[in-house]
Amino acid sequence: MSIAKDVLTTTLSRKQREIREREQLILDTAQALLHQHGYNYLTMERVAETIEYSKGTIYNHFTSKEDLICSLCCRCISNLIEIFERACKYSGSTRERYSAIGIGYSLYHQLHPMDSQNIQTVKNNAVREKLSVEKLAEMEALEFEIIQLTQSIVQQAIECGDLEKKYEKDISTIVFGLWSMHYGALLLNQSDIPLNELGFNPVVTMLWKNTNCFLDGYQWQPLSTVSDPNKLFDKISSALFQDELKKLKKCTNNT
Amino acid sequence: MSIAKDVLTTTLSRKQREIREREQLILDTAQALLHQHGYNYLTMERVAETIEYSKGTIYNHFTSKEDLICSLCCRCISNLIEIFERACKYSGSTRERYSAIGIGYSLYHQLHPMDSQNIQTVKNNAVREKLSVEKLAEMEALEFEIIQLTQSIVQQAIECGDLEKKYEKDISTIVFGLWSMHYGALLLNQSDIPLNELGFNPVVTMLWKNTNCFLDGYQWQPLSTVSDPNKLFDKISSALFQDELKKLKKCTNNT
DNA sequence: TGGCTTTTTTGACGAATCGTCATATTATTA
DNA sequence: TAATAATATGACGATTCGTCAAAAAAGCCA
Repeated sequence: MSIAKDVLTTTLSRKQREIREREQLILDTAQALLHQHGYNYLTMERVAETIEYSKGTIYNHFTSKEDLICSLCCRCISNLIEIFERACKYSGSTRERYSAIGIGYSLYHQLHPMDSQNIQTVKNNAVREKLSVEKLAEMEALEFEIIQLTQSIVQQAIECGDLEKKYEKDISTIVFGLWSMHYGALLLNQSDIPLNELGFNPVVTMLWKNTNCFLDGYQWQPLSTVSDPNKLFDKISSALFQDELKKLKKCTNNT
Repeated sequence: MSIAKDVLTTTLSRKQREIREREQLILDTAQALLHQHGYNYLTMERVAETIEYSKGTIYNHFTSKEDLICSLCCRCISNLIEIFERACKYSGSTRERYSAIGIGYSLYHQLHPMDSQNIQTVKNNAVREKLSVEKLAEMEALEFEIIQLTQSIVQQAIECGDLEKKYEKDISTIVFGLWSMHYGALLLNQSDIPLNELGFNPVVTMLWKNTNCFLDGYQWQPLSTVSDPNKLFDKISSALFQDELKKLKKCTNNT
């Protein structure tokens, strides 16, 4: 009896494992199609063909094409959360930790430009209109985690005096500042606007400079004028994002 | 003969006028459908029905649905250019003029949230992939105008000493800073993230605060600490954006 | 005015894709 | 092994896109 039950449960869990694995396979395939041939080439039929299942099976996993895209997006946000968590654990000053979030964000999107496109795609109305409230809530919850992580550092800065007490009411504003600046930069970067032709510096460079001035404006200690910002960038990124930097180097060498 | 020619030319120009008028009619109709029923309700067929022409005629004006959407977007950018031009003519300090651009941008998007969605929609890959290079170039040219207007103010600031000479090489970075911050804020604002539920202040308020700190960080004189930023906001917006403020008041009163 | 030419409009059509569902297949259980 | 449950399939209807041959309208000339 207990054996039978064991068999039952292990069998079930094997099934479940298979299903989960296939879910990842579908996501991977969709991502690959997206990367290689663009959004309009990605169809449910093609995903099905590629993994050698039928369309109906895909629909057993994802209720619509938009649902699939959104799930892809959630995976990206989860990756970002991991990066943010690393930044939060950095043992430097609060300002360094906050900066680390910005750096991690930039590096991630530099390393995975296609992920940024996913994120942007899901923000688009044509897609959002078709998402279920459940799926939207799932994504929102992930975004909330990111906000929480970011906010916690500003909180710490005020508690330890790196940020003046008078900015306590501006905590969410400061979070929003970093967020909007980076989010906007990322979207501009991957739009068709030829930033470098127009005389703009690399986005990562500009973001770092602007973030420093932004935080200087809030008098977040220690100010960027005290030490060399470029050195700080290298210090933080090599301490936290060794892997990302390596991969990034490989990418740029190859192209 | 000259009369005949006159008749001819006036006939031609009447035709041309009719065509242009219809083009606007199509755009207006598409915008209305978009506003009232969302992106997925907007179909070429429905636009045709609404203006009582056939689908083929719509396709005489716009080569695809994406082309139509992009044209809508170009109209929005043109509106923004007009706002930016107003800001550039403001007779205050360079910093006030630069701030005025940010204020105009915020107010415009607050007043026309649907326009922001158009802009975002066009940035989306699914749409962009289907646009002709000509159409993309048209939009890029408009965006370039906006960049130029913004950049000119930073240039002036350096020339007159409001910004230190050492920032000369950072002109485009400073432009990018304002731009990314506002662009990101606008997109976050109209995404599904419930900012106010999450404890964020109104986006216009946060943007104003963050822009000031950002410019303070660059030591752009006169610093926001010298005078009351709130008063400055009112001063600039009532001097330049009287109309927008009025309309905005009406909107908020109605809801 | 009447007839010829050019321009514009029309809507039926083929193609692509979505999402569904009755049926077929496979796995599980007794 | 046979009955039952779970899963996979792909044909199907629906929607929308964009095209194009034919129809209608406008322009032109004698």
